[in-house]
Amino acid sequence: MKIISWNVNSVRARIKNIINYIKDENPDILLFQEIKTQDENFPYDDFKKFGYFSYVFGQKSYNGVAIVSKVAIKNINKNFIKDQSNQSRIITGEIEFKKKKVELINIYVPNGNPVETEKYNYKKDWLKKFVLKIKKKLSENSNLLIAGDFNIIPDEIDVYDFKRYENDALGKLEIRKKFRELLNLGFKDIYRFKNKDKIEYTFWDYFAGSWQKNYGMRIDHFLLSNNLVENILSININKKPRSKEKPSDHTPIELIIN
DNA sequence: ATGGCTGAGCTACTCAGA
Repeated sequence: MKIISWNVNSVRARIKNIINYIKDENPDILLFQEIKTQDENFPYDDFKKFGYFSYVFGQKSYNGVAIVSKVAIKNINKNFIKDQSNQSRIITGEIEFKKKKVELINIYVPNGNPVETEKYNYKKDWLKKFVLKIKKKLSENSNLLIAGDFNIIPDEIDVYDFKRYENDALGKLEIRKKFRELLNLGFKDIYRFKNKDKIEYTFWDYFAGSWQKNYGMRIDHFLLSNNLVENILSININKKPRSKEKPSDHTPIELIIN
């Protein structure tokens, strides 16, 4: 089963790119972030034509997450944590996989810049609530898959120039510690677990020729609870969509489990 | 390099992204 995570930076502006990607890669489940649309304007029919059903937690203009799937998803939840700003940033659902009940947790973590503003506090509070909730969930179900745009650079090798980001909301130690806290609950950062020293990125800024210069960062992640690690077949950052016309600034990360 | 692009909402320009 192929599950992919992609911050599409507007699902409507990106629909042609997304459909072309589906034709090339034929994923079973797509976890989208930053769909930037309300539920009623989501392009359900475009996905239906290819056999996907869409579960949408949208928001006007900003944020928004969705699960688009060929396989049945049960118990969709849009209230995984209480978001004090009422922003649409988490959607969860359950699949049956190899007789395991696996909970998919699709997240779009707040950016948090600039630091020392309410935006940064919001990110810290959000992550604090999220880690607490994940700890509780893990005690109920040992099969958790967390994927999405974490807006966290886990380590120095995960960005083209760490010095530029060590005081940024994506690279500050207290933020990176929240990522480590998650791992310490019993998760693997699957990309890093499979690629100990490899340098690859999932995001490149639109400006200053960042893509051409490979000035990127690895901020989109798949975390699997330890109970699911035996099911990993492969993990891949697919850079092709970032090279196309009118791309998202993020590129998909692809997990295959069996 | 605290914004050099990009998108939404709207129709001039702000807000947000990372």
